[in-house]
Amino acid sequence: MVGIIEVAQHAGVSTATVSRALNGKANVSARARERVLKAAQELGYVASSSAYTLATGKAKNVGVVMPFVDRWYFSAVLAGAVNALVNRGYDVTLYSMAGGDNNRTRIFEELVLRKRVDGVLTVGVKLSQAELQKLRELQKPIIGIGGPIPGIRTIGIDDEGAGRLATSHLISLGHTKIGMISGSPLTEMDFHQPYLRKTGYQEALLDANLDFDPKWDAQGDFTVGGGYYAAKQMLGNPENAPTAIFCASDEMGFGAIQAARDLGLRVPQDVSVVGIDGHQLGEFYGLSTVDQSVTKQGAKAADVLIDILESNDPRDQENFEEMTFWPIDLVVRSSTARRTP
Amino acid sequence: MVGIIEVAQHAGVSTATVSRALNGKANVSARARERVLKAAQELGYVASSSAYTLATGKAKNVGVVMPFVDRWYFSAVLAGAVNALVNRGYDVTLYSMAGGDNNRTRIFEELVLRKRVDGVLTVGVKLSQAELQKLRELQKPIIGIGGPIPGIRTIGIDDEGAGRLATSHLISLGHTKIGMISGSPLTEMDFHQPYLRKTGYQEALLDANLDFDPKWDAQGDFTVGGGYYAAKQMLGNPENAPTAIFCASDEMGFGAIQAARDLGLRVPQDVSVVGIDGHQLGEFYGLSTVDQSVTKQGAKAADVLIDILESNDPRDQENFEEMTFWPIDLVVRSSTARRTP
DNA sequence: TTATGCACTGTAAGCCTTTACAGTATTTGC
DNA sequence: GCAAATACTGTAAAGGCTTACAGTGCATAA
Repeated sequence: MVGIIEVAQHAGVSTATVSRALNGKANVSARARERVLKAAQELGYVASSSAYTLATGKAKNVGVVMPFVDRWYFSAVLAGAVNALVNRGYDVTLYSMAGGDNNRTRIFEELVLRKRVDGVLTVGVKLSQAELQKLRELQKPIIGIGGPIPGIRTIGIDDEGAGRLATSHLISLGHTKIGMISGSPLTEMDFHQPYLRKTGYQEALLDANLDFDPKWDAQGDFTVGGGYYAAKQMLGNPENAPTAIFCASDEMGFGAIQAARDLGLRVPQDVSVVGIDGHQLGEFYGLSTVDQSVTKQGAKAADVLIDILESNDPRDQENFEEMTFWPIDLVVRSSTARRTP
Repeated sequence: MVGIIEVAQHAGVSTATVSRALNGKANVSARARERVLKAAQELGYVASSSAYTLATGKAKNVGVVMPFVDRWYFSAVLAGAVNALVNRGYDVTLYSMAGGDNNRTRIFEELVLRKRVDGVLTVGVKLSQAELQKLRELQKPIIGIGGPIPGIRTIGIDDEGAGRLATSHLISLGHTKIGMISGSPLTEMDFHQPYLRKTGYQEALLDANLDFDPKWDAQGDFTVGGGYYAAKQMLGNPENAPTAIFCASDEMGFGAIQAARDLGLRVPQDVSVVGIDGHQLGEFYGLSTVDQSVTKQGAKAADVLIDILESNDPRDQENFEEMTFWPIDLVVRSSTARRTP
């Protein structure tokens, strides 16, 4: 396999000059640079990343840690992050902790720590004290996406505000009987979001002096099926069915719309449904939602991380607690309408 | 940061012994091994992966190349692969070529080639000649998932057989007017699958001596919305609407079911719908499908790759063309039923 | 013309492991 | 009890790059 020495010989210069030329450093004559580039091209030379990393201490690689990769939120964040990272010349090493506690322990004990990464992006992870400790010991910049994580920079949305916005939207349409579908996501995940979104919902009701039936607080577990089931119970109840439902995620919203239809209720004439997320399928289902542009959040977090990594100010490298709110955006489609009297 | 020298001093042995003990090699006394393990534990030592790679030539890292990470098929494969790889102590470097040709070129020119990976998994990628060439120059094992790729081992399903199976299922239920929704996926992707699934459909019709209306061959582009639109055109046609539809993917199947309902048709009484995939939501929609257990395919491919990487037989390291078919499985749910006369 | 500075270039050390090889201690066989 | 084999252990080279440092050559200024 062709190394820097072959390139140097081919170009008639030293390895130092080859290195400088290829890395775009100063103090290389135009002539030398040109010859090196040509030689490297001809020989198909690419520097060994391990040697590069060993010599410079930089891996040009970012670790992304998430509970799952095959759920909407996570794959959307990942898409944004991967794209941003590749654009800036970084590789992505992916750590998913699906597959049980064994994997999870291994990731934090061994993998992340192998000095393979320059920085870490954690997505919607609920970290234990020990894990947080491990991560901090890395002494490398970490950015969280999703709920706030103690001691590190985090980017995410104002979940409480999102819940309030979605609910207020329903209130502004004249609805007074507004249900809510939330529920705890899987244990691996961060648990802040459902809680905060629900708080926002309650605040909005309170502000509008609206009553709140305990039956309107349902568990959908953030899946389409869960949303469907919960909505069916709520809307099927002849006693006190709501005329509108706020779902803490779009996927639950899709389920809720389907449930309403299966009960013979028209959306939005009989029931309004609003979600939170900005899922691609929202358009298809006509689901009104609070868009949090997840993919962009992922890209932004990646960009911030790289800015930190490439900053000359050593203070930037340090981790500290800071929550950055990503703007949210109410997208009104055909699943919400004025309450029919 | 603590290195192997500190561990050696702490344990009162040489760095060679530390290395041997930590890597589970022979020729280390129980006493020494124990002391080393203890010292490493106490100091929180983890070997630098770049130094390890430089010295051994092994990166313990596999590259996964896919067009997207945020579409069902790809994230499902990824989930399986990542899990299998982490289980066997490998890291995953993810290369997605969403984001344009620039990224794509960069990936093949620079990133994959940086000797960062021991092997490569490509998922549903349509590779150009030049890219294939680049990949082969790597001289590293490659496994393809999805359509067959010239010159390398590939794992995937018998797409033609899957199309035939799905269609035969409809035929066996007495349907004689069977539509099909397929269509080309995005350009970045491999194009074999739609074509082959369609061939299987046509074969099954031919075998059963069934007619085939050109209007029944629709483009759904492998999205829910596309499936919805295509099904609506097909089923809404008063002239010669089919009584059953074979969709080349589950997501298009979901759209088709919705389209039927929106037209006032009952599924399965008025229209049967069958898909291919084994999407999680299939259960929710009651969609009959040909399950291809995508996540397991990803895991299997990863396992095969690692077996190759860890094989002592140098012939295993070489790439050669070989297609392994993953078994498929007809899952009958509530979207298909005997044709009502 | 000579001194001075500047723009480049090359040599070699260093990054942190693994491992071949040589050496030492311990056991085994007789 | 001694030779030979065995079981460990340590030293040092190698892996492929970057970069500090020490030049070299040339242009400019005096």
